[in-house]
Amino acid sequence: MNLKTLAQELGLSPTTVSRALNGYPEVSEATRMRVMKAAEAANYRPNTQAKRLATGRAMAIGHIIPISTRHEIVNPVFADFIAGAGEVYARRGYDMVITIVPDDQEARAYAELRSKGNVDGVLVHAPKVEDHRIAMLDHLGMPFVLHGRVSGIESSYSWVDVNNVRAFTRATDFLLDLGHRRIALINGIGNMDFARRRRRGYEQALMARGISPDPALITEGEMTEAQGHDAARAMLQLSNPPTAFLTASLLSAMGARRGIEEAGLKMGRDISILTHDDELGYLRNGTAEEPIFTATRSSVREAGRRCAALLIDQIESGDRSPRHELMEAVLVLGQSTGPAPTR
Amino acid sequence: MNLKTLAQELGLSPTTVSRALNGYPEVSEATRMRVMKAAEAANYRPNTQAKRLATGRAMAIGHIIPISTRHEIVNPVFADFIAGAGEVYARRGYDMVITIVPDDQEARAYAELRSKGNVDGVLVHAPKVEDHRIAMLDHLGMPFVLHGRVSGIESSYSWVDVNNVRAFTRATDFLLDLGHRRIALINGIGNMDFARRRRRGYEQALMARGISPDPALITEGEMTEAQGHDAARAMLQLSNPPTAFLTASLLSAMGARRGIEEAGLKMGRDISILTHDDELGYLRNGTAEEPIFTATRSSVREAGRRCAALLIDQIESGDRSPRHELMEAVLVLGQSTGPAPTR
DNA sequence: CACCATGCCCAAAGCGCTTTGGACTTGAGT
DNA sequence: ACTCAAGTCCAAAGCGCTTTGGGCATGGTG
Repeated sequence: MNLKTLAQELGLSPTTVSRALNGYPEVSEATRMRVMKAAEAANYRPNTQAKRLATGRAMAIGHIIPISTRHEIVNPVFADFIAGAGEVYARRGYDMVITIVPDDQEARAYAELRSKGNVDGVLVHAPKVEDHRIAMLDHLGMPFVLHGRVSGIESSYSWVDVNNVRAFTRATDFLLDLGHRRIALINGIGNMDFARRRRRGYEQALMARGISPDPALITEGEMTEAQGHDAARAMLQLSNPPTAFLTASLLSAMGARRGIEEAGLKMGRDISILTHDDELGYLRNGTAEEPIFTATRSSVREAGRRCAALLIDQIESGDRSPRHELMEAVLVLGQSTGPAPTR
Repeated sequence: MNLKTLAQELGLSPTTVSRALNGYPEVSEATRMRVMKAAEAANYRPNTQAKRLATGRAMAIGHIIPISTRHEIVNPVFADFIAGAGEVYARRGYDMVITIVPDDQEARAYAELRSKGNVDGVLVHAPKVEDHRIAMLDHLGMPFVLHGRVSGIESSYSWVDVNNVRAFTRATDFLLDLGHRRIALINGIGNMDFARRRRRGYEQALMARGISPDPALITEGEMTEAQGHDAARAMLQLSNPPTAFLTASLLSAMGARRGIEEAGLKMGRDISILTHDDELGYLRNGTAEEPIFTATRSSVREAGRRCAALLIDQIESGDRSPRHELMEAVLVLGQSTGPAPTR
């Protein structure tokens, strides 16, 4: 079923039918009703490709996911972010187009998306400390929103981010207030911008109390259970071990807990753990009422929603002036933290 | 840059340029070369929407992801599956279009995708024991491949699946051979087809040795860390507790391990755990050389690749006869299993 | 009564590509 | 020298929609 035959059946011109369906005023309410009914009955929906060609709008947002050819890691945060963004896309009539690309061809993938014209804009994931994608997208003239920021350049593009510095200073302060002085940081990969910020927050909080960060208590890596475990285990064998761990993800925290318990220690009593929690659907921090870990919590899914909304607003308004949204993490109290043991 | 202007610059007709770029024989090699060079130089790429409209092919595959309005779970397997499928799509020139939809509107979403014509086929996720989507897609005349199967109807559609029955009989046999007689099953949600099959495999193996499955040792639920923990904890308090756990995911296994250790038991010595492992990027079972858990292993990412390849083959060949691909899980030996304790 | 604004509808162009159905040239075959 | 097939290229139609630029009543206004 297409516009033409629908129009014929109604004894109207395609023009009128199109206008009736798209809510233009140049058509009487009576015929609009008639058209709507007929379209409904015929189960008619305008062909996407034709519409796109005619309007010049792709009605689609792109997400480019680089896959490292070396470590086969798929970002665990990705699925939840997508779910959040996808809700908004569906509501506003956009498709979500995902491109998986070897990481050495990422730039090329953006350029292709642009010249082939199959998206109206892109959502950019996981910014690194020095990220060339911003300049590239600017150059391509492609609307985009960054999930995260790039330290140094923050005003020339749109982003949605968590206040990572603040979250980690608060977390560190919280542990300091409990008397902890040897606080370890089990961070994400060092060249990720969010990891850099978290570290900054942690270090600032320490220094504000006159404690200089100990490199032996800082580790970086992919935020997996094994990472948390190995890091905790290693640090607990130091001559001057930490009394608290700050971890960047729930998985790392779970690993750290295992390392702690293997050492015969009890979490929350002998050793504290405070983690960041992205609120992933399949990885809950206990229940809403009873969190297991004390955590700085910020929903990735909500970030996805906001990124999507921001991008669509920008595309539809045509207003290219950058917009920012800074989300604050909440600090939830769980059973994984307690006063520093006095020894 | 579009076809027309490129053709003008070359002093050729759009027809010839199009044919040159698409590899048709009605154009001399000399001009083909000239056209290719010019296209490259101008960074020309045919407009996707126009191409799609003209050819009637969307060059896109749809994935519909229903989001439950009740439990906010996002399938943890999803990201890896997508990554695998996306590799193949990219290689073969297809876009991946993902639609997030409230689960009560899933049927409608398929119908829309069909009538709007924005995909050439769909990949169907997470089949339930009784799944109405097969009949619906058949009725819509939309090519599709199922990741998994629906028990009872297996021949009328295309699917890629793991041999779950076999994996779980082997796993159960392995534990039985080690002397275990009280083997618990911590399974996925009961109305999922894969969970049903795994249970069948488990029960068949037990019954083959004259052991009748004990309902007290079988539990179903979302495969989270908490689920594994709670289930293990509860079962260990039975008067006649299990000596081994069979879990459906690595997260469940991690939870079970925690439950075991909380009970003062040691995994691999006092209690065995054997888990299924989907090989998720962010959740590794130790290293390839040294797995932590003994596991039935089957890569979800590879399943994604195969599903995508199957679907595209089907679409491009026009051959609608169903094809099946059954993947066998391998049994890898970790440190989580040992002989049943003699008491 | 003539005039013009308004309301309602339509014909046709155009979005950027592919593809059908020739047209023209060339060179081999008879 | 004539025919014909092969090799190259092109004009134009068409994919299904939107949108521009009218056309034709109708009814209120001077």
